[in-house]
Amino acid sequence: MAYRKTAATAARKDARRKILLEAATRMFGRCGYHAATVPMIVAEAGSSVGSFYAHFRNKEDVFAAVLEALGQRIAEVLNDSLLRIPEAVEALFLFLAQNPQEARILIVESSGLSPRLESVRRSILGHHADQVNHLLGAEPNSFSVVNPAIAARCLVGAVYESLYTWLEQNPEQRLPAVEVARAVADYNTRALRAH
Amino acid sequence: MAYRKTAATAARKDARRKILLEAATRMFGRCGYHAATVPMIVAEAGSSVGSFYAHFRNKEDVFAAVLEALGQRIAEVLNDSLLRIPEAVEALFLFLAQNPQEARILIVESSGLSPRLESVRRSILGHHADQVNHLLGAEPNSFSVVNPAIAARCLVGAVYESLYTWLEQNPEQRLPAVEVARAVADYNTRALRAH
Amino acid sequence: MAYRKTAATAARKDARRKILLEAATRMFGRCGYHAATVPMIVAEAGSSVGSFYAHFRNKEDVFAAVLEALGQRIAEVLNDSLLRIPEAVEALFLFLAQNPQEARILIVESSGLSPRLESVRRSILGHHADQVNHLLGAEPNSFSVVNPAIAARCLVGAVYESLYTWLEQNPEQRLPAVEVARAVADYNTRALRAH
Amino acid sequence: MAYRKTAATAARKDARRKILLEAATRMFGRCGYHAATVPMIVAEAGSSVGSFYAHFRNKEDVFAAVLEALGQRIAEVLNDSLLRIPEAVEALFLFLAQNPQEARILIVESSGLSPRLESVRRSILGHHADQVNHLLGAEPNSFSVVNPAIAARCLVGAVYESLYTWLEQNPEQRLPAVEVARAVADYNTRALRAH
DNA sequence: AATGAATGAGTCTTCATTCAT
DNA sequence: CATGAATGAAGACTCATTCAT
Repeated sequence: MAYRKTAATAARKDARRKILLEAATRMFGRCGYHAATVPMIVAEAGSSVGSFYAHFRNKEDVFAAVLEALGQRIAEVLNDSLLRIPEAVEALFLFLAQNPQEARILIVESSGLSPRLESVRRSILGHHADQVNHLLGAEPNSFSVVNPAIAARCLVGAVYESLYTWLEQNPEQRLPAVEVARAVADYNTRALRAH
Repeated sequence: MAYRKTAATAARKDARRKILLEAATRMFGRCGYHAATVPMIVAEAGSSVGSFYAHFRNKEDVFAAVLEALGQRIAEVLNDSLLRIPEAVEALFLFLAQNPQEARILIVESSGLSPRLESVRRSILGHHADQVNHLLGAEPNSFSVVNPAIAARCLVGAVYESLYTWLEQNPEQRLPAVEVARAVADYNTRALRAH
Repeated sequence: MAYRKTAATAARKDARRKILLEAATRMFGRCGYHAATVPMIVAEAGSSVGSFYAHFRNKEDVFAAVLEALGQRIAEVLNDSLLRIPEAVEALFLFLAQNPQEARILIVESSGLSPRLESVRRSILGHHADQVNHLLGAEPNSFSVVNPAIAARCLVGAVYESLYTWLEQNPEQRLPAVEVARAVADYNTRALRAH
Repeated sequence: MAYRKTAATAARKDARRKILLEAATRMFGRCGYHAATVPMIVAEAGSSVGSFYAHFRNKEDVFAAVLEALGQRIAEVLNDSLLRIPEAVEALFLFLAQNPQEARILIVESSGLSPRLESVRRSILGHHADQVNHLLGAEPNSFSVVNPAIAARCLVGAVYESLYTWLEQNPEQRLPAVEVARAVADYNTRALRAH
């Protein structure tokens, strides 16, 4: 019984943590890192400040957790693209286009913060670049670039900047996400393709 | 006589404004928008809080001024590149590589701030994209892209992200700036070139 | 159990608010609205700035609360005077004479502030004038005035100005409060009495 | 010639001082003591901060000067009323009604400031009370009051409070000034008249 | 004597974090 | 474990006053 109770408690604790994390994701995406206050986040989560600090060391800590969870999901998206560059680029663009708050966190809000958060962001983007790099190596006959590491960064940068621009445009006037995704994939594929 | 006096004081006022602006650029580049405090900036400028607020409405206001001055300089860099894409990309990369604080402000610190600052940033980046767009149109035989606006954004994003990555690397171990600049220019030129 | 806890904390919160309100009353009465700073008030209350702003939106807000509480007490004093003008005047004078800090807030400090505070002050004085007006109507045979609203204002003004003068005099040389109160009541009763 | 020049300079200096004083009166009447800043006053006067401080020791100093000038004018108004109480009350009310900014300064803005300004205000009101006192003594057969000093204060307070209330009312809906002035004069005359 | 740029002390206010219940 | 009241460090901004020209 003691075991069960502990297990149940632990499960409930995890559930609470997840609720807080999701609320934090929403608030950071909506208001940005600085404007999203801890009271706001716990209000959104229907929880309390005390609870918040039982689950996270501090505000920086939740943001790092939010960022890491997001990095995970993007890594999966890239992994699911079957080792093909154009598909990977399109998939990345579309995933972020469908999760604009998360996109905003990754592209906009995770810059210019503390060194620790910078480094979390850096490692996420670096991981993506590595994955791209890996994709490049998988089809040596199709792709040829002088410096794959730089090319991978260019690709990531191109996707993020064009996505950010797209997100800022009026939803009713902008091109459909799929169309932009294809154009971006096209741009980068041409840059990478063996002539 | 009264005229002379007025002109002299006005000149001193302008000089002070410039000093403050440069100090602000340094501090924003070094610490970021939020961490750079007004007292820090005026200490760096060897000036006083009161003086600061005589020249700028508030902190947001200096940041906008810093951003605009930077946008101006980059526009000139792009204009000086004689209407050729590879040169423009290289020049942009090198300019930012030589002015890392300014680069940091533009790429990292100018995101996720107030709507007003977002809009200043947006207009600067938009202007650059327009210039790139213009370059594309200047050599219709050499370049062909489906959507020039998207391509321009991809280019800008590629430059910024690769530059930012380069800036973060250890200055003693990273590749020379010119080499990276050329690789980035190459990446984007291939993406844009008519097949 | 959860209920009890909540009730207890709520009670403590209310107690704190009361302490802050009383400290604010003392400081405003002693130093005036502008000279009484928030740090001063919380020091007097043995509390903290953060707590202050958890209970009141801002400095203006406490002042309004102080004013309203005072208006309440004066309304009770007037109500308790059994519908007789001379008694009401005397009671008002004596109440303020015994609460000089409150009197100073109402008569001196509540003027010339923000529109919001002006309006709180206005409504308090207006309410008193209404009560006086009501008293006048209660004994139509004893009192006759051309314009009761103006008469009520004259009465209130007469009480406040004579009280303020009295408060400013050296406590050891001035006449006893009861004596002045009677003279003031007499003045106004004669002004109001049917010829 | 040297004399003439000096005289002319002195005259110009006095003129400048007068302009500043009038500008200060307007600004204090419009915005109140705290909200009226020195830069505002000199802008209204078409002068400069430096000039301001050549004519007045500090902000408190101008306010005292404004108050004293106003006290002078009111003393004249009271003196011109030919030693008759009802006329004096009416004249006082009407003078202030026609000079609402000055009235606001005297009644509202001059309270709750520094000890020095309090004392200027006190001496002005005290002087008025003395004049009223004097009027009372001039017609011993018509007036009888237990304590003339208190009566004088009641009178002044009654005039000021009713005037202030009148000033706050909508100019298009309130009673004509002369009517209210007469009612106030009536109130106080009845309070003072020998039965 | 006039000007207005420069100064910096002094306020309000926010919000991450702690801890008693 | 959860709660939310309490804390106070830290920052933006104002404005009376000075002084070089």
